[in-house]
Amino acid sequence: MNIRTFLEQRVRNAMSACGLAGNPGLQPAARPEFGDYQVNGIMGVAKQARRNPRELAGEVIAALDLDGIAEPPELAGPGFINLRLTPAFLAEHLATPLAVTPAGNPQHVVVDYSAPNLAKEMHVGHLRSTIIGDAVVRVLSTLGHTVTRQNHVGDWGTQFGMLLTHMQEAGASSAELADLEAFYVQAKQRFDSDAEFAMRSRANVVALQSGEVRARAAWQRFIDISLSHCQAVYDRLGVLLTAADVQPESAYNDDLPEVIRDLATAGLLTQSDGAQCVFLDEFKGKDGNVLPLIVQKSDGGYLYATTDLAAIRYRARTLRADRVLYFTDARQALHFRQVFAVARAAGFAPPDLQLEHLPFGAMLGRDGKPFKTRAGGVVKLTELLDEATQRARAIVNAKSAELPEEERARIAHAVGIGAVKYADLSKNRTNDYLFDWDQMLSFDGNTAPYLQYACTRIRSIFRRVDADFPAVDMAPAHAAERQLAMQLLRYQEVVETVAAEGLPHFLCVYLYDLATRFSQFYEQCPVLNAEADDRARRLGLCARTLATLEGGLGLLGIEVPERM
RNA sequence: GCGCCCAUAGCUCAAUUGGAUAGAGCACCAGGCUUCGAACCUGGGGGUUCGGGGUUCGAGUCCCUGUGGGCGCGCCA
Repeated sequence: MNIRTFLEQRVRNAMSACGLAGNPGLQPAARPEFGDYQVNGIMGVAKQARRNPRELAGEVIAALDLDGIAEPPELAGPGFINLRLTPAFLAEHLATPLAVTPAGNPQHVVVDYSAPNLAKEMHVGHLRSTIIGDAVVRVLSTLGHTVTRQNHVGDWGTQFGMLLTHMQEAGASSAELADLEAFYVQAKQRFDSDAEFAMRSRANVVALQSGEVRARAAWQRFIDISLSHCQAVYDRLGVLLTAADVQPESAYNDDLPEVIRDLATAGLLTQSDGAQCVFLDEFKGKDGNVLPLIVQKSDGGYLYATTDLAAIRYRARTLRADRVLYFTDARQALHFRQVFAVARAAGFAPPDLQLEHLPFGAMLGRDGKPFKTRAGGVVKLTELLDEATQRARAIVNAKSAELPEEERARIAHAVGIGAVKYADLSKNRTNDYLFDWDQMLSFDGNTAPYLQYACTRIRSIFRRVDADFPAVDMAPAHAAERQLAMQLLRYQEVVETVAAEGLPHFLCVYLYDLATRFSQFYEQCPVLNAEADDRARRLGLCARTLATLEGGLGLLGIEVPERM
């Protein structure tokens, strides 16, 4: 249950009973003295109604029906209303098993994420889209939305000409294609230095596009190998993407001429310097120039804007999506603004289709510059994950040498991969972020290992419980219990916020706060040695905390080891 | 030239989208294991939220402006 929206509705009812309309502005309390939730909106409403805010807040309080739910509301400051939930209410909701309540308006959501270029190997630039997109997919699914994952991989374009030529002439064996990055570099080098090779490469592009059988077969082979590289990375990362989610650029090839025709029919097309462009007034600058969106090159070729328009058309018409989310880096913000606007204007996207670009910043090294190898090259994702598990392994070996070898390996995987994912997820998506091994693998602070550790402590308690513990009154009897309980009950509202905003760091902050409160509770409240009722109630809190931490980490795609 | 984004403690990040006294971790200082995992917990110092105006009962958050940084903008994706 979303307690926040529940309380908000009660306040809204009270406001309308007083003849007021407006946002109650209900939020979790900023400080413990302010109770559990605070109402901020009365002051704004009072301003509108030209009334005294404190007086008005008093009237709302009088009309507020929270019997059995909250203590008598408190009027504070210039017109805040502070709400404190009753022990009985807390007890009632702690006693029900943890479950995320489905959304009242389930949608069909298409999530476009990861989207590597198959010409090259996956590198750190694909990490954020893959991890963040996957977490949001899990959150949406848990809330009962129908989610279609779409991995819009780049499998088409002129660079495949040189790759095919190089494959046909130099290295067609799987061994040589094992290192796609090196293969690409070799092909590019030949393309740049050998005019004959470049010519054959361009011929290959034409052959490919015209559907010539041998070129298509070679291309398909290359794509298959490249996709298997991607899948290996996805499997190690533990993201949900599979071959079934691949919806490559080439899938839209046949639609591209239709897209152009539709744009022409809608009267949106303008020829400019030989290229077909769409000019929309909303992209007019102060200097009077209008930014074009080029949809067809002067040589007749199509561009990624064309493909993205075709994809929107497909998602609206064939998939009948209600909402489409794009997880790509922030540099593409203008591109998507333009594509969305053109899709609306052309009728590809009906007015009620939500199109959202959810951008993210760059991944920087400790020096604050783009994350690169020492030599200045791109960091392959497989190498990054190797290092993550190696570093985690070293820590596990040092701290838990007594555990069996095979278990330490599993722990190192969970901790290493979890640390990398959590480091990314826990920061506000929209900003650049610093990639720092020592920080993400630390057991202090807002990190995956800290949360995983909290889980193993709770599990350790349950390993010592021999019998089932009886159901008892869950009303908190200690300040630390109450702090923990209140946080537990906020899970639903946080999950819903992540779904609405596409910002998983809200969930991370929540889980870290929960784990911190648990640690405080654990310090202050003995569980196993407590008197019977205390023991049962505290075990109940432990069970609920473990379920919430595991559930939350699960939504982030992070595993929790039994011991560590 | 036009446009977008960013600037919060020494460092890395929050601040629920305009709410009450800007919070965490690291680092620094001082404490806590004969009781459930000390990979933990408790306390302390540390801030002109880049500068300057403005709107508002209330601004880190909105508007204007200056500085510094990043990025995008006709035939790559």
